[in-house]
Amino acid sequence: MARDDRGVTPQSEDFSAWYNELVTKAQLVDRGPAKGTMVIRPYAYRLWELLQAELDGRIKATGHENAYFPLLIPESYLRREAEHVEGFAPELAVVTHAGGKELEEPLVVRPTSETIIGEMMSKWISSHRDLPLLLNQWANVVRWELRPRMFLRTTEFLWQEGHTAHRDEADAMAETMLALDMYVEVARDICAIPVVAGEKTPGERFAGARSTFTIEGMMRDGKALQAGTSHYLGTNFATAFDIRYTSDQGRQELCHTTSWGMTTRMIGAVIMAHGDDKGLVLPPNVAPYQVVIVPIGRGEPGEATAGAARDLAATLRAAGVRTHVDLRPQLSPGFKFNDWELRGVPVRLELGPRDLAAGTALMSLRLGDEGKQPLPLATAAEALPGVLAGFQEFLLRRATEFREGRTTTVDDWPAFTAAVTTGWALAFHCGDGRCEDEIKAETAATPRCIPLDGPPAEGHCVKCGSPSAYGKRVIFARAY
RNA sequence: CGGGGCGUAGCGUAGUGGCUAGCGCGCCUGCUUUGGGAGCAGGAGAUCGGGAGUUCGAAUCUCCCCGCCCCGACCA
Repeated sequence: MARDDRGVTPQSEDFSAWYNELVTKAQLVDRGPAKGTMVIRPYAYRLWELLQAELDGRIKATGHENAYFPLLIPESYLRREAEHVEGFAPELAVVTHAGGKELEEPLVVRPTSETIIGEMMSKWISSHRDLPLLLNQWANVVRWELRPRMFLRTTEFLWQEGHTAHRDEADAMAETMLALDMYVEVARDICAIPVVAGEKTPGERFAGARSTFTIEGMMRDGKALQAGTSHYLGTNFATAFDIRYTSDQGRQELCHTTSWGMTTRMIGAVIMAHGDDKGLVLPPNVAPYQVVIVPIGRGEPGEATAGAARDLAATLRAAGVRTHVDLRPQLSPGFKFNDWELRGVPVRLELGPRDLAAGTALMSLRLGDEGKQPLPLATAAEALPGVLAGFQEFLLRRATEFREGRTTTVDDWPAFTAAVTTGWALAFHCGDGRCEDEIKAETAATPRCIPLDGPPAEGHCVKCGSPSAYGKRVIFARAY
């Protein structure tokens, strides 16, 4: 056990240990006092804010409005939709006492807000002219999960939940896909994660949904992570909460509703999709610091480089580059290099007396084998946005190649079991839930989704040999 | 809930009945030092998870309780 405990366990040795050590050592989170709770530290919260801003902008640009609904929901609301309550009952946190007395009706801490928003929708919608009703809220929710994991499955987590009501199925389905597209875009263009969009099989559907769509990303251990979901709820919640409108024909009609969410789990996705043995690798578009400047030198030269670093930072910030100057006096340059690599900063600029004399900074990227390149100070502000964009593209390309390299089209069981030990399998499946369960029991792999863009094809179930369902191949993988 | 493991300073740990609980990192002070995880000196910091018991004596043995982590089942 000679490992230098300043670093993290290598991914190849123990991916799980790597992840757990990293989220702590990179100062993303700390453990909360209650089981499964997580303190999101400033560095991770900034990342969340950046992600949030990108998603919120898209939500608003597509006509949705933000609102806020209560955290506490009467327990009876959950019971109004049978499948919904069945799905969520085991993981509810319930408030039974308040104000020093036992409550007449317990209040659940929201695990999701379909019910309370549905109740409000029924009050707000009366005419077809009120539709569509396009709402979103940014909130925290609580789900008492049996096995918590930082960002991926914490007892309390932050998310955005869209809730919309429409006149008919076609309109609601279009909304469901619109939301899914936003998620694909944010994952791909902001987080540099080339997710696959697809539909969930019935066994993986949201409790109370008619159909559930997902985006699935591949992590660097080959496992899949569900990074966002969009549900077409049919008239299930409209029936339960009496969400009706009078049509232009004067008839009373049930609304068709949708809900869709993306959560702080996305931070976990970024960590596991890009990180390496040195630590985090953050896509510039969500990096709290895109550039870190490390001034080198002490005494008089140190003052000169610190001053130059501040000036450079001001110039870069004016050019829209999130820049941080590491002025911690007690730490050596070498320590800082390792530290910022651990924390995943895309671009590091070293600024020492030699560089200052040459009018340059030494630039190194978090990944890639370019080594350290001199960057002229005079043109750094013009050059860096391009460098960052290039790094962002590089990460997406790398992640795409990784995913493609670990996705295998398989037609027999041995090939299937081999494929899901290192990555994803594209296979035919019969659509039988019991067959899904057997696959899971034997390989730990589950159907992640039926890819939307998968080519039409028919074949025989990779497990039982029955005729394939879904009209195309299904992605199977081990998942978080 | 099943399987495995762990609770000793902020973190990581040593310590299988015996003196004042040891070490590393971190922290504080001073000096020195700064281009890949600096050095020296001094210093602060621990009701050894909690309770009961055995014993002349318990971090160490016994019993009970609590909590946490990892692997599964549940899930974004």
